[in-house]
Amino acid sequence: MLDTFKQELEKVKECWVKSYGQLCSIARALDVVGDRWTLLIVRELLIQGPSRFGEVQRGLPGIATNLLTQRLRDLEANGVVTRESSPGATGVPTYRLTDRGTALDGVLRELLKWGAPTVPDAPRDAIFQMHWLSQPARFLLQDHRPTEPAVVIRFGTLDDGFDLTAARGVVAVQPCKLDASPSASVTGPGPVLVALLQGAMPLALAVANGVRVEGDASALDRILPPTR
Amino acid sequence: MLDTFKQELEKVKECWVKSYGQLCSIARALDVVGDRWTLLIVRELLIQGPSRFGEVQRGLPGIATNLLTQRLRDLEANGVVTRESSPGATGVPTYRLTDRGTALDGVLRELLKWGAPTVPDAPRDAIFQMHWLSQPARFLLQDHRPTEPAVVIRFGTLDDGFDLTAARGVVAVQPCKLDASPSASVTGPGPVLVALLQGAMPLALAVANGVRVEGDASALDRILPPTR
DNA sequence: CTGGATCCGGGAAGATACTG
DNA sequence: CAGTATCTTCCCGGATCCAG
Repeated sequence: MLDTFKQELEKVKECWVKSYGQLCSIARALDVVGDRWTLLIVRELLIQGPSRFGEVQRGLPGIATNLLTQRLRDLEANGVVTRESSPGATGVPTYRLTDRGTALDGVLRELLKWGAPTVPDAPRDAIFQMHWLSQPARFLLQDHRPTEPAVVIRFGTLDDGFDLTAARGVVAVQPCKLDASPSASVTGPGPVLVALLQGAMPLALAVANGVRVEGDASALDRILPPTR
Repeated sequence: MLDTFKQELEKVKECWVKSYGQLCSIARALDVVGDRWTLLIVRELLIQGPSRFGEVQRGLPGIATNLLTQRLRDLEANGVVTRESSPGATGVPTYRLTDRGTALDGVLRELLKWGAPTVPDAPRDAIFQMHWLSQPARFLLQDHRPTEPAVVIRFGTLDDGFDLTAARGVVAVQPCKLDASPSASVTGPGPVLVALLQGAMPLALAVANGVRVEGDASALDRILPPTR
């Protein structure tokens, strides 16, 4: 009898998602994406595109595997991500944002714009991954020479990075493509790159501080903001 | 000796805010406003303006007092709110958003837009407070008759509500003003009002479902979206 | 009575070992 | 590689108590 009671309790707990219980759009949104790590998981899937478990995990240093599992299940249950067994009958799952998940883009953009000023104040030992920069690049940079032919600038490496395309006045980013042939390639320490993209440091100074540019360095001027 | 060690540990923990430790704007923002309740506290201060502890608490049913205290302290430490002893030497604190706090407006707007479609699916026992509707009103409604003289519509009561002003094509909201003389006054059950403002229910049907309009009901047509 | 501080139980987060 | 199982730690939530 105690067992049946415990089972009952388990089933209740299973269905009972922690909710603010408010009839309010903001609270409803936070019911779904307000938990710790959740929006960062969405960030990873938005940047990297459809990803496997381990790929998501690599972009979230410090997350516990069980927690990542749970969050992905919750997001799946809420229609934010789908979990597909990849083709080839290997049965390896791939996680992909649904349209509903992609719609969180605006939320991430506003968080990014709000958080950007505080990035330089981050602790010195904060971890840096190049692909995280793709969103600031997307939202904060512009193509200052819209009439010139398109250029592709690679930030980072195939391992961890992104390709930025400036064309017709628009800046776009995407995961590194093997078949892309970047006009320029940029690597360097995180804090310096952040300062560079935020216009807090001119390119020459950034290079003096460890940023390496290979290829057509002038392509960078096309998208970098004026130094403040 | 053990005591001194414990004291040391306490001091470290005091300064150590839980952080994702990532050099990323989004993660930095979530370091500050990613904790449970935090953004809802900001919502309350944004809607109600400078408020006392109890006023904030009333807008957050279920929050523990100690947690509200802690969150307000954290927000203060992060420059999002200020805590002032109210004039009159009573020493009663008033909490107010700083400019940095007000800048979270965009984040709340995007969360609201993302969460809005799920509000009708909220549990039946979800709590409703009228002033929460002021943000959807602000972000989702428009003034369809910009050339006519301004109107003020009161939603709810002085206790819990807001005044909506439609003028020159712009919709604005503010806490209920004692000296305001609304053209119309609206009250009713939460779910019906939500449907009404989202354009999911025409006004006549809303009235049939418990919405009460006093004064110039035609003023409502001016701002309500077309029924989908 | 408002604005908190303190204490405690339960549950979520975090770390790690283990398995198909 | 993609999780599951397990254990620990710590935060959240509720009640109670205290001060002005």
